[in-house]
Parts: sequence; C-alpha cells; structure tokens
Amino acid sequence: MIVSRDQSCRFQLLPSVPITEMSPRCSTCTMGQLCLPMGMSQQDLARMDTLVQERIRVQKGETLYRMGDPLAAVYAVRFGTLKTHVTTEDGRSQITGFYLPGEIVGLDGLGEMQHASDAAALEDTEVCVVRLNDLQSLSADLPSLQHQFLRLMGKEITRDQLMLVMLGAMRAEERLAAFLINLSERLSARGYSASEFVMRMSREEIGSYLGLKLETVSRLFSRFAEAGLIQIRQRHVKLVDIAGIKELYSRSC
Amino acid sequence: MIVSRDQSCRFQLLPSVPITEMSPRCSTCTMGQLCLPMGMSQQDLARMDTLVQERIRVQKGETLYRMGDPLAAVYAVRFGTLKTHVTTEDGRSQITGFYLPGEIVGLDGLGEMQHASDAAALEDTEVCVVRLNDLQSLSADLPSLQHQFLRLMGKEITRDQLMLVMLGAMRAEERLAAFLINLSERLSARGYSASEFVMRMSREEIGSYLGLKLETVSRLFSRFAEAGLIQIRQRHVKLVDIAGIKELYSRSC
DNA sequence: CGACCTGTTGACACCTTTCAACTCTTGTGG
DNA sequence: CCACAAGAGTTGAAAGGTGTCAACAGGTCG
Repeated sequence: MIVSRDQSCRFQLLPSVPITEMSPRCSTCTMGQLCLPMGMSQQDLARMDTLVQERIRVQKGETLYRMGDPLAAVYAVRFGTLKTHVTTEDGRSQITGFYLPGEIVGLDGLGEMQHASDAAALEDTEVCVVRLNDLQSLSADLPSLQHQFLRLMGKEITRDQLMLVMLGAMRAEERLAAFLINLSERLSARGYSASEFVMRMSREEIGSYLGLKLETVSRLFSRFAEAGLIQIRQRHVKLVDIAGIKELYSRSC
Repeated sequence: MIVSRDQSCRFQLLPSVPITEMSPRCSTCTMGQLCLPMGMSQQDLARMDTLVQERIRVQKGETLYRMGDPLAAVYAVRFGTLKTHVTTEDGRSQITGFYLPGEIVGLDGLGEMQHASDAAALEDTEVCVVRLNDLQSLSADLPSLQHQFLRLMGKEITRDQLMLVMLGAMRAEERLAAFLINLSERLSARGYSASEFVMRMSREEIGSYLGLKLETVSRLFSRFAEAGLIQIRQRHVKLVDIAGIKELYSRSC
C-alpha cells in the first residue's frame, strides 16, 4: 500500500501493523515504565496485553488524526516523534505538544469525544492503538488501569499549565532554555543522552510551540552557542553547560 | 468559627455546610445542566445525590486548597467565583483559570494526586465537595458518571490548549477581546446577561491570566471604550458591540 | 475622613517581530 | 554525478508592541 507523503491520510489508509507473537506486548515493552502500564503489578500487566490489538505506522509528515475526527482511540507512541497542533476558527494555528515514545496522544479529544488537534509525525513513527471501548471495559475491572489513565490525563493538564506559565510569564530566552532542558530530560528518561541529541522539529515548529517566530528561535540558538551554553549544527544540539541553561530561566526576579 | 481573611486556610478550618433535607441535591441543583450531572438520566441523577456529602464556604480572598496539598476531592462551584494559580519553583506565578458556578476545580491535581495549583475565592463562594473515593466507587457502577468525568477532564485540556493559542499566537488586544467574549458566554450560559456583568477579578488578575501587565489591560479597556465597543466603570462592564469585539480577534491574517 | 488598594495615563526603553537578503542543506532530475 | 530548485536556517536593520517606571485619580473600607 502506497500513501503519498504530502497527502492527508485518513485513519483507515494508514498501514496497520498486526501484533504477532514476536512483537512486544505491553508486558514486555521497554516503554512500560513511562507509558500506560507504569507501576502496574505483574498480574495486571498480563491483562494489559489484551488492550493493544493494533499498531499504526505514521511516516514522516503524515497525519495520524485530524481535528474534528471522531475519537475512537488514543495512541501510545512506540517509537518516533509526533506533534499536535490546534487551529482556531480564525485560522490561527499553534503546536501544542511534541510526543516522545511512551507518551499518549489524543487525550485532548475526550472533552467532545472528537479530536481537538491534528497529530502529525516528525519522523517515521509507530503508535499503539488504545481503543476507548476496550479501555473502558478493561478499566472497569482493572482499577489500576483506570487510576493510571486518570493520572495521565492529569499529567496532560499539568503539562499544559506549565506551558501557560512559560507563554504568559517567560521571555523568549527563558522559554527556549526551558524547552531545551525539558526535551533533554525526557530524552534522558528514555535512555538517550541528556546532553546531545537531535531535535526532530524545525525552528518554525519550535517557535510555534513556544509562541515565538522562527527567526527569534534561530537568533537565540546562535546566542546560546556564542555564550558557550550549547553547540548547535542544524538540528543536532549539544548542551555544554546545562546548569547555565537552567539559570537562564530559574533565576527570575 | 472565625478564620482571618489574609491567612492561609487549611481544608479542615474552612466552614463545612452540612447537606440538609432542605438544601438542593444534584438532582435539583440549578447548575445540573452545566455540572457533573450534565446529560444524565433521571435514574442516574438520583444516585448522584449520594455523591456530595458536604459543601464548603470559601470567603473572598480565602484559599480552598494549595499547591502540593494531597488531593482528596475535587470541587464543583455552587455559587461565587474561584481562581487557580500556579507558582513555579523559580517564583513565577500565573493565574491558570477562573471558575464559575457549575465548573469543576481541582482536576489538575489528578496527575500527581496532589493539587497542582492554589485555588482562591474572588468573592464569597460555596463549593460541593466531590470526594475522589466516592467518585471512583460510584462511577464503577454508574458508567454515565465515569464518562462524564472523563469528558470534564477532556474539556479542561481543551480549555488549556485554547489558552495556549491565545498566549502564543494572539496579541494583547486579541487576548482581551477573547477573554471578554468567553466570560460573556459563560455567564450567559448561567442565566446572567451576556452584555453586562461585573468582572470579579482585578486588572492584575486578568493580566496574569492573559500573560499581560495590568497597565496593558487597563489601557486596552480604555481603548475598547473609546472605540465604542464597551462601556466600563471599574469592574462593571457592558459589551456594547459584541460583534465588533469578536472581530478584534476573529479576523486574523 | 483618611489610608490604602485599585485603576488610569504618560513617557520611554526594550524585546520581539517584520521584512529582506543571503547561505547552507537536501532532494530531484537531467 | 552535477546542476538546480526548494526548503531550512542565519543574520541584519528597522518598526512596533508591551513592559517598566512613575505620578496621579478614584474607590473602598476601616
């Protein structure tokens, strides 16, 4: 099946990857510590394995779901990176999040039972499909799952609120510094280097996320590099002085 | 029981208002259309009445809960207005929401099972205490409640994301216009006038919410008034040209 | 009635955007 | 394999929007 890259892709068209005996289940997935199964008992974990019956590959640039699509499932990133962006009626658009492996996308749709954002892949990505029907019936007799799901939703709210503070109370330099540290810590939690990594998003996407223009982002990266805080070449960045970067936003007043 | 006004108030110190035969239950509450019971059947509604065993009065300026408090309950505003504000480690603070009757506060704490913001009353306020234990056990055999609760959490996320777009992509004038319209619509849904109302929050609080300084808010109100869009005297505002106000932010480009 | 808090208004500084030119990288087709 | 085009990123100069600082007016509450 061939799907053209620049074309919007409906759910049904995206290649579904069947779950085989060989492919990892929740109980053996390396993302278990970070994902839905976090903190579950061995016993509960076994039951989780029935939850994900399907995975979806999303190629770089393709769309997993679109704003307004009916909400049938939420998705756990298995590998790759996604971005979500919302567009208001008046055409204003903004990236609301970047999602790394182990993180759940689609929770914002639960309010109206339809997706509240577009989700697109920044690189070739695979997600586990968590159907809401299955989730609801399973969590009925798996309290730890219900609890965990609420936790994740709560975390999403907390995350958004932190972003609100960043956008409302921080200057450009502070926002970008906080962004770098946040990305670094999340990558580090996934076993990648905390000090050297590839940003999968463009300057424009970073800007959209942080409420800045791409030129501002570019200038700030240059300034950070000049100050010896980072080394940067295109999207490859090395955090040379993490403490120094943190100081950029931690000491306010 | 006397609680000094400028003092932080622990949960236990706030006056609890016992539920009597006389006082309204969920099944008869006028906020039912907007609150947790929204859309429930008569039958389910009857069972909701057992959920709220307690109400709390919060006087103007007092605090309902603080960041870091363990999360034992969420709260439905019965009358009055609350604000929530978060403070980051580095001392940055921002108002993350204003809550009107029928709206639920405390959902942001579900991530870590402790409150992620402070909640304080902008005027004398009463809230219904929804204990999480009771909520979980009741929603186990009341699917409509579980569903409704997820819906409300989803709405909280959607709301935060709209704020992200406002803070990230709108200019001061547009943000304030959107704020006025949003407040107007929410008040209108509660039976108040959509065009004339009292804002319970100060210029500084509006500014904090919108990521602006109080002087900017004040100037903009003056400009809106000059342009004939509103009439304003202190916190009493009259929206003269609602369509005109909407144009301030709806036609971008 | 006076103190204090809230809100208004002005002048100026500064941060970020805007517009523009240019470079570098990447991908495509001859 | 190179040439070329298109996209992504960098950098400069100037404009504009908010913030800052300050003085003052108005409202509220003891």
